[in-house]
Amino acid sequence: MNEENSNFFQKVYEVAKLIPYGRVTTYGAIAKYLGAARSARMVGWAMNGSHNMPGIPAHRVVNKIGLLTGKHHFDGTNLMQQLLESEGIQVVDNQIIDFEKHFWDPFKELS
DNA sequence: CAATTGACGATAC
DNA sequence: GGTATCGCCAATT
Repeated sequence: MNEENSNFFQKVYEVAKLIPYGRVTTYGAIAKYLGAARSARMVGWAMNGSHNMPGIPAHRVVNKIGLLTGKHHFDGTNLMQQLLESEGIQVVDNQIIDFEKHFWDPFKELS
């Protein structure tokens, strides 16, 4: 049962869906988990298509420093921040407080 | 069809 | 230690 789909994007969607409530992860972490550590940009690009994919909590995916770089792609201006705060994550100035504390590592959790 | 951009990250300087 | 540049690969222009 090897679901090694060549669909890099599809895998990104699957991992994104696995992000638990109140947790966040990074593009690089997902990319690395998929075997494309240096293709963090592709994860972000894949997320771009997540708008057509229901159930993709893209607001739980931020860059490595815990900055809400993708908030501009959401419907509103601060929708992403509100969603995160709604899950118990403190966000100030587009940056997640205690980011590493809320960081969800696919290696550690999915391993 | 070639060049540019893009929700990033790491390395070089 | 901060700035600059390259690498990734796909999509848009």
